[in-house]
Amino acid sequence: MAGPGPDWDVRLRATGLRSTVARRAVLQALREAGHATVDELCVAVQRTTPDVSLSTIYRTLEVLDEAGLVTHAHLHHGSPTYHSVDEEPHVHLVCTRCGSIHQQPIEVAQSLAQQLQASSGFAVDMTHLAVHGRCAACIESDSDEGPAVEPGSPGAASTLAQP
Amino acid sequence: MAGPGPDWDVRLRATGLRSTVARRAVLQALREAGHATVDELCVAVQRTTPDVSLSTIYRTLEVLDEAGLVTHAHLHHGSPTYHSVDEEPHVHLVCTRCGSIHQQPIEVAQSLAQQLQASSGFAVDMTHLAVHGRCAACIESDSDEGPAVEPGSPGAASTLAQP
DNA sequence: TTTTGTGCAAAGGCTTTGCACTTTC
DNA sequence: GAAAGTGCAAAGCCTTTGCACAAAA
Repeated sequence: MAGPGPDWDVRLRATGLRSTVARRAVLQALREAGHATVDELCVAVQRTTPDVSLSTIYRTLEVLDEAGLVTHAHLHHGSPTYHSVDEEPHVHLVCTRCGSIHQQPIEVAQSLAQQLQASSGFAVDMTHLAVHGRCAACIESDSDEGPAVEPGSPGAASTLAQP
Repeated sequence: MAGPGPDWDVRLRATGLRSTVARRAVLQALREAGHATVDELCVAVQRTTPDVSLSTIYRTLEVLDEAGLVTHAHLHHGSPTYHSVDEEPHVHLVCTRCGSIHQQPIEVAQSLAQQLQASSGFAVDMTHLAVHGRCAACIESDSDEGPAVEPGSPGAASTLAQP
């Protein structure tokens, strides 16, 4: 799924954008990385194309995002994480304890999307979906070190409190 | 559900924190606002208690969050949005077009949580869940102005592309 | 009286912006 | 050759931090 260099030229121009060195480099780097934050992407891009500045990467990502050639999700506090649209669309599980990120096929959120569509006419952007919580490993190590939070706190059923 | 001044004193001390003017003001303001970003909260707090500084609000929210007296979710790009824990736990629908926020009972995400729990042992923090997408109103106005995105794009079922 | 919390102001980090130059078409 | 894109450096914005002082227990 991650071949060498797809037809970025074509895809860029198809959206009315010019095909430039920087844009192709960003698209390619993101394709290889799968997903990356701005600074990760900057490192990756500059490995092959050192003379692409950080500000260009910011501007490029913004443009490519609008054009639909990349997507982003908010996995961490500040900065968004970008994705190649060539990737299989997926949902992100973000562990609020260890920070690890797991991917899940969007099917897991299909029923959520359908319910929201039906009840409020809201169209979920699945690729943007970040589900925060605690991963299996952290749950296990929690119970070892003595539960920081009561598993079944009164009231909120599946609601999980912060550590 | 939003009475005047609950027993913040008690609840603060119950978690080992000191009951201070600033903390009570933040808790009260957040209770009245339902949810608010840091700067919104700063305005609200300073309306009743002008001599609480912004940095104190940052520090206070951090502490209260750890203590489980407030929660936060990432609804917008940069800053988190905080919530009173007295609120009915809910999921947030964030429209990526108009920025509006709608609330839904956490039940809508129950099946998602169960699936993730079963398939990966991942415990979803529901109150932290922000679902991005497009609200009914924006979808309608889109189709008026000519659909920016095909409602049923090939391949990815409920995946929504950016405008 | 000891410990914890706060105000102020400065420092920090990430992102955006202005402008002259370069590249694309 | 005109329009779009880029590099560099400066400006901006939000958040965090250090330290002396104030409030809570």
